[in-house]
Amino acid sequence: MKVYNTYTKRLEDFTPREAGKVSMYVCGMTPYDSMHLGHARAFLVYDMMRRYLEWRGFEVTHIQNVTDVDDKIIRRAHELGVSPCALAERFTAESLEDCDALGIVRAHHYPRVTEHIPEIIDLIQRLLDKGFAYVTPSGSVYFRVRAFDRYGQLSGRDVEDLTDAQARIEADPEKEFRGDFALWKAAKPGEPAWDSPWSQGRPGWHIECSAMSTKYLGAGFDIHGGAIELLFPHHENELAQTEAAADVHPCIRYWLHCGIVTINGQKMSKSLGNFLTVKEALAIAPRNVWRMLLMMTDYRTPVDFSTPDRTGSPQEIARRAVMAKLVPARSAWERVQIAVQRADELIRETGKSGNGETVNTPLTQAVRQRFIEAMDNDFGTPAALAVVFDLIGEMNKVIAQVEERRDDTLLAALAGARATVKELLGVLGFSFEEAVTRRADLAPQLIDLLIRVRQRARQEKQYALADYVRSELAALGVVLEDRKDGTTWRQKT
RNA sequence: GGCGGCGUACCCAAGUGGCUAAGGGGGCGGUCUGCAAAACCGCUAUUCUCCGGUUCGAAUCCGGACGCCGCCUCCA
Repeated sequence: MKVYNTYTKRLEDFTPREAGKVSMYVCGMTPYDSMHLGHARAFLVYDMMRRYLEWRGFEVTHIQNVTDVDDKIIRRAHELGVSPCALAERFTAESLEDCDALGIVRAHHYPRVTEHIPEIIDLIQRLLDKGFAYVTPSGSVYFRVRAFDRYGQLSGRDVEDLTDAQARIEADPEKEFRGDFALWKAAKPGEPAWDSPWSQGRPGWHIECSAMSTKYLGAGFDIHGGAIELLFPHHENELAQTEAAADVHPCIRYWLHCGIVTINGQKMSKSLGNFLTVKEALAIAPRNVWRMLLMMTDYRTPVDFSTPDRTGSPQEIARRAVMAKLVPARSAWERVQIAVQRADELIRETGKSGNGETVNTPLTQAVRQRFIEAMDNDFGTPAALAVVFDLIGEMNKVIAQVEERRDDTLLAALAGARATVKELLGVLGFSFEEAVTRRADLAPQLIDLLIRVRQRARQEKQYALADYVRSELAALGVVLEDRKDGTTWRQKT
């Protein structure tokens, strides 16, 4: 198996620290507002990786942090007149629900910063003891970037270079060097604060990830995930802290960064307003369609939604752009669903359950092989999907044959193909239960439709047909009642 | 300005030196059908932004140009 490691900028063989086990830390959420599609993509990507690794037999430990104290939370809590703590709590819960709705498997732990203050303080103390950090007069603690000689290697940056951008950074008189960053921030009035040896204050932005990844996964864990936008400064700083404290290199074996979501080439972000929340997205299309959309693109490539029509608010433009790109994904998922449902019907109808049994045929074995090859190449989901679509094409041919003659050999082949499609798409996180639920949701609407059809038959005095509709519904336990103001129905208990 | 990425058909998108440049969507033609839908078959890139170079052989490697994007201390 090969993965693209951002640290080395190369495809590398994936060899976990411990054979058969994978430890994975994913940069999670800062719960200050609702999740949007951009966040969703990142979580969907690592969900896919986890599912695949598990399917390949690895025992995966998946940790995803919750940065529940930070500047944005404090600012937003003040705006809304609630406590930062309550705000974080609310959006953490909401985001987890959104992830559930997207079919993302929950991480094993969601460690929160506020629950790891002692670990963070210990870590900062260790960095101070080793000379990698210093305390300022106001009681803040900064990381001494120049003391860590690998600083800048992950993101390919030279801190000594006084670039235009760096020259623009306002020089903080408390810092020894402009590139140094806060490990501990002395609290300003009205901010949440904890006791520490240096001041009443709170952790800096990056330290939580170092403290919590080390606590739950130990030094030298396997996969560190997150979106590419976090590469600098977040991951660079995190790496420096973790390795400086642990004296281990590498502390993180593979840095796997996913691409961002853009609208007309611009990053989807809260501040630009060009976003769609997860809830809005799921109202537009079911989760499998979003999965399809994202899995059709390599995880590292940006996913761009664009529309030539640039009128309206950023949000309206975003919505239009997203709708346009949804068409192929929707159709693709429909192709899958139609084939699987038809196979289900044929297998059920002929009494060959095929359930649970995986009938291996040369075809499904070859498909499985090609699927693994695709995925082993840095989680190549587009190629993996192509393999599954090939199988669906073959499956459709078998379906056509079975429709001609109910042959046991053909049915076995069909059962095998169906099981394989479900299994492999399941590895990518698609779920087939949705179709069942959606069908159930449809029932009331269908009954209303039948009532309208019967109404038309009655108007045209085709009473035999009208009665046929009523008696057939009655046989299903649906009782029609004609009243002055229209027809109602109830289900017999 | 620095670092990184991208540019493949009408759209999306694989491809990591050598079988006919995957796959999905769309379009067109056909089979099937009372009509549809679905499905199946065929067509839709002699060429990968452009220009050089390396090589027996390049979408792939190297150099350059152009265009787009991300990061450069809020960000998934």
